[in-house]
Amino acid sequence: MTSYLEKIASYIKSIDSETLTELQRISSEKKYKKGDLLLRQNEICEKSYLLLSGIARKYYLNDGKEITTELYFENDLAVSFESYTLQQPGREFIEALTDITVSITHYQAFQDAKTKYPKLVTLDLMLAEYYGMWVEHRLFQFHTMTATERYLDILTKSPHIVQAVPLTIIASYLGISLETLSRIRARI
Amino acid sequence: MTSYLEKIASYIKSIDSETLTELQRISSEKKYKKGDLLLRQNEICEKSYLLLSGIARKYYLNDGKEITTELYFENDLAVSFESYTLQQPGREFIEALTDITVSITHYQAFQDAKTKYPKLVTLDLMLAEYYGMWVEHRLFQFHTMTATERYLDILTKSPHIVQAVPLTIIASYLGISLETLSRIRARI
DNA sequence: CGACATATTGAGATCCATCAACCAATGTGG
DNA sequence: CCACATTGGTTGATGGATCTCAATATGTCG
Repeated sequence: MTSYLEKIASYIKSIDSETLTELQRISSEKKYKKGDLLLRQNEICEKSYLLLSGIARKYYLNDGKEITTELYFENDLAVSFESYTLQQPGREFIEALTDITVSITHYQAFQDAKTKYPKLVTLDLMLAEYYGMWVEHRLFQFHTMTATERYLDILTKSPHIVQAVPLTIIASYLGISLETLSRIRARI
Repeated sequence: MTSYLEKIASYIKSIDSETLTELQRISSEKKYKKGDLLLRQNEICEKSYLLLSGIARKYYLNDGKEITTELYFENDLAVSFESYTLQQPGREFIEALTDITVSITHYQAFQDAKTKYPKLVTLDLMLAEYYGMWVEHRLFQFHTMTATERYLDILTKSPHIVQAVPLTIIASYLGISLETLSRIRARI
């Protein structure tokens, strides 16, 4: 599944320069400070954010608690999928966990570009497929693994997360309390 | 999110008849008996199955136990998403829970058709987006809801599941043991 | 009717949440 | 530069949710 990212990368490289120029034309770079919110609850996610540097996360509130749903690092694409796809208000926040630089593309500009440059539709499809597979993996972890197994999984497969992200956020990402995560780490 | 299915339906209606004819040309109807396997572990999911009648499910084995990941009813599209997308062997089974009739489309035929009929790419994208949102919902349920809440959720939003599917399968779909589900039902 | 799948119920063990106290590092205002 | 607040993390005690194992119905179908 990770190799699908490479397939997407090579597909992008194969795209004609006219299409790529259009893609650049509708994108713009921007910097955010640690703690800044790129998207808030009840807003429509009208932009996609390609992380060029730094760390960010997506989360929502459940009974007043922040539930982290995704962590973003360099080259990750940050969007609130349902809000972006439906262009309807969603419940997710996107927050910069460090100072970050992003490349922003507006939803509508991308939709317009797709009608003129059909290769962008295929690109959009590949990105949606990748996200679908990624969420399927997350669901599998919640469906069949214990908290300890889920923690060991990111510890081995995504050690950069554990190094760079506060345990409070990792705990909510794993769907467990901070205390339980602390005890899991002590037990290992 | 449910309304997205309507959007997909109306998009299909808006497609030119030449494209639709091609779609029909590469599809064929087939019947399966209750208990038949449409896809097995370690096989490549080379076909998509549009359920015309009956009930089916997708599941995988974890420590020898069957974990149901999706239930299909009329008009649902059954595929093992990752295996289908990557065209690689996957771990999921697809099984007929009753006698069923399906409309089968081969992966490669659909890929070929997409190159000639670009509207099919957009259709493919919409289907992938819908699946992504659906899996996101499932993940949300596992992330923040208790077993009882998850059961009540399908009881109210998808009562046809509870009526038609054995509790053993519903329990694995909810990620709980059959005994716990039985007790939840007794408690309500 | 017999056999096999499906569902219920009980008892004990395990995992994890919650509440609460405490600790360490960092930063900020006076 | 110190006092104190804030953030991030640890540890203990207790209760609730859920699992597992086991025994017992209940159905269903050849």
